[in-house]
Amino acid sequence: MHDSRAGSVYDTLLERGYIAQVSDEDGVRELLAGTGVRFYIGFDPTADSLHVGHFIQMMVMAHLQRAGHVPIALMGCGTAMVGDPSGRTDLRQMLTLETITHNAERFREQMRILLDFTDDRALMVNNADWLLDLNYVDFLRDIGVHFSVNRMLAAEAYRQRMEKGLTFLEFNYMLMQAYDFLELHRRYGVRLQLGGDDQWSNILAGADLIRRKEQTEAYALTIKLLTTSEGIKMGKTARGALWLDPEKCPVFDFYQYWRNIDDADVINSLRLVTFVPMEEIRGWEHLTGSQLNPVKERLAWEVTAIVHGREAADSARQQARALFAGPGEASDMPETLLSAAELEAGVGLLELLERSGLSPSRSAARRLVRQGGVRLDDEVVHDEALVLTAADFADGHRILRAGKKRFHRLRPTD
RNA sequence: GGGGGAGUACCCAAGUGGCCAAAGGGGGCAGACUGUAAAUCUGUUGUCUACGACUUCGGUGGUUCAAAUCCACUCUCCCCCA
Repeated sequence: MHDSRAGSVYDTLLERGYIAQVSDEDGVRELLAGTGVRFYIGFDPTADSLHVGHFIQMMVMAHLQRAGHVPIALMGCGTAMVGDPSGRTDLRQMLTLETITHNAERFREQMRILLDFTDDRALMVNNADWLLDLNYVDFLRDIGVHFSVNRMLAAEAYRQRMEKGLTFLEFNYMLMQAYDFLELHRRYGVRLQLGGDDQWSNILAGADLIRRKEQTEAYALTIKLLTTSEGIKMGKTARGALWLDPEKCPVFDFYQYWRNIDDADVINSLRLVTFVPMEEIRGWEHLTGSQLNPVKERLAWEVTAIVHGREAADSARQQARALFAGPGEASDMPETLLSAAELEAGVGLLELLERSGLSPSRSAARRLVRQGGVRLDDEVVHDEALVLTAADFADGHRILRAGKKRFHRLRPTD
């Protein structure tokens, strides 16, 4: 870490805007002023890739690790079996243990992009190890006694569910997460749990439990959720969440998401998803309008470099520059190969739009053409019945565009 | 266990026998304007071999020339009482 003097990590987190709520600010600041503090964040493997929401939390872990503390990434294979109802309006789909285990494996790999797990500088544990074999009655007598249903129902996280209904299965989630905290306290001396702001009540429940069972002070700190200046959750793309897995969200799309970010969100994003020093960021705060374009480019490059590596970030940037400057270089963009046989017969434009994924159906492709949203190289195509043959590929490849920002290369096989 | 209510396209939500591929809003997509931004305006938003055809209104089976709309059974959810 270049910009954090010893003992001031907490202030770094504060300054960069990560912190949403803290149970005891002075206590946490003091705790973090030392070194080698073990803290944890839980990640439930409910999908086969992490997304930007998790990424912010990993950034916080990374900041703390660089300041000499020891992050524990908890894989919630046990809790994922139940599903966290916090902030949700409906029941999560129940996942099988196989799916969960598979997802956890993917999480595990992705965690390495930001955290250094060598020599126990960070730990990875799995709550399935202690949750799955619990004895029901023992658990109820040991842990369940400490929970007041009245208090739980009052928790903000459940409020939405009070209207739609809450199953007993999900209602137990809080106890499980609280128990995790206790277990990690016992095993590793953990006294601080971090999490998304929607986890506030779950984390507090754990801190309370530790206080009661171990007479030790434990702390809760939540991290701001990534939202736009309007308070809307960030990280949604046309094709769903902003996944860290390049298979689920191509590097170019990932880069473009940040490159196209709203003016009002640039500075905030730089603080949260990059390691660009605050001094540098402050220098950009007064910029407005199109002056922000280079800053957006920097933002996009920095995040992409962290997640996908410098090389991939360079390539995405170069590609973007080229494409928006002109017809462009078609280096890494997704492509569709056309066989000599089908070019002989001729391939319809609508079919190509569908096959390339630029359009979900032929009907949608037709609409796109009618609205003037389709281009071959730089020319708008109005003829929806257009057929491409080998002759159209005299120069090698063609670039098919849908709208201004979606590109696809068409290339004949050799 | 008893009583009441609801399930409509990506989401919310109209529609209670033909004029319904289904109002309206949100969201998405495209075009204009721009800075690869926002806001605004316009168009569009089931599928297809496309001025027509086909498939949709929780599921199944009926009634009818004709059903999202009526009947039966069934699944799911919500509310009140226990």
